[in-house]
Formats: sequence, structure tokens, C-alpha cells
Amino acid sequence: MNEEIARKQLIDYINQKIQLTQEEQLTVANAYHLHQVKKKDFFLREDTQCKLQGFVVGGTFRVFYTDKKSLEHVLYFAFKDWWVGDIASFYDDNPTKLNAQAMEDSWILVIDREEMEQLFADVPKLERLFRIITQRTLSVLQKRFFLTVSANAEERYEELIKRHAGIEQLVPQHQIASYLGILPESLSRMKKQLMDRKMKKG
Amino acid sequence: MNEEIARKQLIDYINQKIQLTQEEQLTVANAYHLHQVKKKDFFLREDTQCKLQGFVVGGTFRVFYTDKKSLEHVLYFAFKDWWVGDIASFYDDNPTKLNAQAMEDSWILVIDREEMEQLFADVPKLERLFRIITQRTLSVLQKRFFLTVSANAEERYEELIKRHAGIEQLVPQHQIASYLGILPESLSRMKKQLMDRKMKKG
DNA sequence: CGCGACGTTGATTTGCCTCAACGATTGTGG
DNA sequence: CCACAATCGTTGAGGCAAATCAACGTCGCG
Repeated sequence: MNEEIARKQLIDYINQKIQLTQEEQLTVANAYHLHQVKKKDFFLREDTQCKLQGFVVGGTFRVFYTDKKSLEHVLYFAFKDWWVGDIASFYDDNPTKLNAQAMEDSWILVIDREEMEQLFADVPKLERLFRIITQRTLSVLQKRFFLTVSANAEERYEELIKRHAGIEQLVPQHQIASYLGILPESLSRMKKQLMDRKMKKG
Repeated sequence: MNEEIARKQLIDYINQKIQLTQEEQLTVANAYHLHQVKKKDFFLREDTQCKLQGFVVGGTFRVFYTDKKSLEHVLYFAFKDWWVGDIASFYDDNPTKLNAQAMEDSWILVIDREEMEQLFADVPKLERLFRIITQRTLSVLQKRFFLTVSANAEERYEELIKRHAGIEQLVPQHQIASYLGILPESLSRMKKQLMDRKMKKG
């Protein structure tokens, strides 16, 4: 992975959403810098300020929060072409509660707040892009919230599998449990039950 | 309540966030129209398209979702100076899953999608404003989500009371239960327990 | 090889739900 | 203006989904 290719990937992503001139594309590309994050290293750590917003070029991150019983709750898994960062901490200078840890050796394009503000000044169209991206993120989180309060663990599991086929091959089962908001033991039991029921049927 | 005063209230709200010229203020104000929503009437109804975004000028709305067991889950209560609407449905033309019902006779400034796009074209600064508002909303929902998955009903209740003092005087108890994600019976029992524990202490 | 990470299984507990009944308050139509 | 219904909150008995605590097998890796 090199910076040029990574920047091209970001521009391709942006071009799917809004129209940029050649010059604007260059300005955007140059604002971002490529970082490598080794497996198990953190891109974002709770109780520190989130100084960088990231665009995942390759690899996988798990974004999670640690509760007061030291249990980890996965908010989302970030793959290629996902954004990673804590907006509240990034713009408002307060420490984040989020962690983002690489699940494998990963590459990420980053930008700091000063560069971001400069970029918004240079390419005002981006305000619109990030408004729309944030709206999509909000809408996805709202759905997740409703699923969490109105469906049981089994229904949430089925929904995850349906919406994100193949995720079980990508992340270990105890982290899927963490995403679902249950303990690994409960997920293990649940899957056994599902298997048993499917055996009876089929 | 009249439209002129309502528009002034909106402009005051916006002026706290960004700088607008006199002319821009006028453009924004004129883009919004005042609606009255009578007690128990709906500003937004599930399975319809959300054609309007609203800014609450006076009164109160409960914004909720109905699950497949016909249970209602309150997402938030919208008071003066809150925004109401479903962004996903508003911009992407799909039916919403949200309801927004007036809890008392209420007034709301509304704008439809076409007017909104025209407004963004006329006053591009608003892209930034709404980006920032959406980011705040996202950050608040993220906190709520974490509280929901990592705290029990009692902790969620204490948090609500702390963060929104006086809410118990504003909305009936069974709707607070719905916000907390528990049944009215459970909240009633919980409050009794809390009272008993406080009696022993004090 | 040996250790740590991961998944499984069992026994027990618990927080909240479910169903049911009932009193108090609100509000509404005759 | 009252009577009756609807809404709201409370209380009780029993049930269930998932947590908790504990033990154990397997696999991959340093």
C-alpha cells in the first residue's frame, strides 16, 4: 500500500457521492496522509482526544466502548471505505469514550482538525458531503438502536447475518457477541439452538 | 403565536451557531412556514414519507417508533428549539418508521425538501450548520445507545433525571418508561424501591 | 512444548416482562 | 353538571431471556 494509491481510493469513493473538479480532487487527496496501524494497535483510544479522522483504505478495525464493569461493547466494525473517528471529540476537544483497534495490519488515511477546517475552506462542497455522510450514519445508528430495544438477541443476530453476510468469517465469535450486546456464552448457546431447530426442519 | 415571531425565534437560534447577513437571515426565515399541530395530532407518521423537516417553536412532541408487538419506544421528546423529522425519509424518499405526536397544542416551523434544497443553494453556509447539528445529534444518540446496552433500567432512569431535570413534570410516567425501554409497571416498581432506599438512608 | 485465546457446556440467579386486578384521576358527552 | 369511560399509576404472582460463575476441550502460536 502506498499513499498515492490510497488517495486515489478516497477520491474514487468521493466521486461516487459528489462532483469535484480536477483541482479540488487534488486538494482533497493531498489533505490526507497514509498511516499504517499494526494488528492490535489502536487508531483511537478512550480518554484521549480524537485528533484524527480516518478513512480505512485496507484492513479492519473494531470500534468499541468499555463500560464501568470493563466489558467491551462493539459499536461497529470498520472495513475498507469506512470512516473511523469520534466526531464529538474531534470537533469539540473533549476526550473520547471510543476505541478503534486494528484487527489485522491496516492502512488508514488520516486528517487532523486544522487540516480539515482548511479543507472545508478550500473545498466548501465537502460540507455537503460530510453532512450527508453524517446523516446516513445517524440513520443507521437509529435503526440499530431500535433493533436493540425492540428485538431479542436471536433476532438481532439474524439481522446482522442477513445485513452483513460473511461477517462470521471475518471477526471472531466473541466479538460478534459484543456487537450484539450479549455474552459469548449466550451467543454460543443461541447458535446451538438455531442449529438444532434447523436440523429438525431440514 | 404568529409566523413572524416564530421565524424570529428560528433566526435567533441560528445566530447562536453561525453568522448570517441580514439578507441571508431573511431568506432563511421566509423558507419556513408555521404550522399548528393540535394535541394528539401527528406531525410525522410511520409508513408515510417524511415530507417536512420541523423546528419546534412551542409545545412538545414525542418522537417514537412502534415495534412489531405494537409497543411504542420513545426516541426523544422534542421541546422548544428542537428539530423534528426523519432525515433518511426526507432525503431518500422512503417511508419513515418514526412518529411525532404533539403532547399539547404545538407550533412548528416547517420546510419541504424542495424548499430545503433551494435554501442550501441560496445560503450555502447552512450546509455547515446542518452538518454540525447532525454531528451533535449523532453524538447524543451514540451516548444513549451505550447507556442502553451497558446500564440497567435504574441507572438509565437516574441519568435521565440528572440530564433532564423536571422532565417528570412535563411528560407522564408511562412515557418516561417508554423512553427508558421498560414497561410502566417496571418503572413504578423501580421508583418505589428507590424511595424505600432513600427513606432508610435519610 | 506450553501458554493464552477462544469456544462450549452446565447449574444457578436475576432483571425485567407478562398477565391480571384494582384505585385514582381526568375528561367528556348527554 | 354529573355519570361514566378512558387513562394513568400501583401492586401481585409467575415466567423467561440472558447474565453469572465455573469447568473444560481445542487450537494456534511464540
